[in-house]
Amino acid sequence: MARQISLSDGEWKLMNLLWEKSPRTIAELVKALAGDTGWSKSTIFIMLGRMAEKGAVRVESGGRSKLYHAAASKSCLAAGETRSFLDKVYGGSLQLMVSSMAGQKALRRDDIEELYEILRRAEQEVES
Amino acid sequence: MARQISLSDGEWKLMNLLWEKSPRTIAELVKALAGDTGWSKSTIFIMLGRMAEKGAVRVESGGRSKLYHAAASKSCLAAGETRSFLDKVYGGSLQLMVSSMAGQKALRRDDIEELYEILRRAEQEVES
DNA sequence: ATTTCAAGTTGACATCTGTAAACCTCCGTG
DNA sequence: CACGGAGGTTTACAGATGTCAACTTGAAAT
Repeated sequence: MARQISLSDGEWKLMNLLWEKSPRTIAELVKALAGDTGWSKSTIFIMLGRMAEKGAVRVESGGRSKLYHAAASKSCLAAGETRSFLDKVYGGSLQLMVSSMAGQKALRRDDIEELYEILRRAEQEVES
Repeated sequence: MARQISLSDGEWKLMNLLWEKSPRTIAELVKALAGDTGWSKSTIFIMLGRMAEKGAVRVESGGRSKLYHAAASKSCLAAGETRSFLDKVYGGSLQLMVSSMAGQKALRRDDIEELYEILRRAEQEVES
């Protein structure tokens, strides 16, 4: 059943836009990416087609222009991507990731505060 | 200059082995991956060649068998990979990543404790 | 009805990755 | 010396991804 959907880097860009707002037309996506990737409509069309095959997007062929909807949940795809990233780079350990970032000074004081807060809340929920 | 080296998933597997212990011969790597990917020596040979081009490994052509050394630092590659992963999936925010994982119940009580500890220490160092 | 333009689609490529079969080349051993 | 095996290398390919130019089509505008 629901085979694990996995997206390429470029596909994540498109999906992020669709999660932000669905449905969208290709023209809208072209415009949204103009300053970033600058992909042409054909490029985006092809990518969306592949994503539809994977089940990540749904196409609505209503009126003049087709509408593309995000069909997979972000949390689900993010979870999978996160797992494989952690496995690949940090032996599966979030702890190692965070401590590496800390050692690298990639964390500001307020980032740390926010993380505390997040953990504090998480802790309460876990203990139900 | 030092153009950002980026590794594929498979290349990370090899690099992780080399970081664990360098140098190694192809035969050793074949054995080490036997139970995982099961890659043949040709596969590994080709991959190492590509990695050498990227500057991730260094080859020592001494005696009978070549020796492969990790030539790039793990922390450096991990940092790059981490940045692009966070950008791609969590809009660049570690906070969002952690809170998503928490919401997903991907964090155990003791994971949270460990993270606290890591953050506590990081905080002290940052404020120097 | 004619032009025109946006939207859609096709056909093609180049590159990167994973993957191996097969071939070559020493070196030690009988 | 002939052979077998370990190690090294070449050649090839398939699938995924990024990337269009160019062609088709339908509807709006004149």
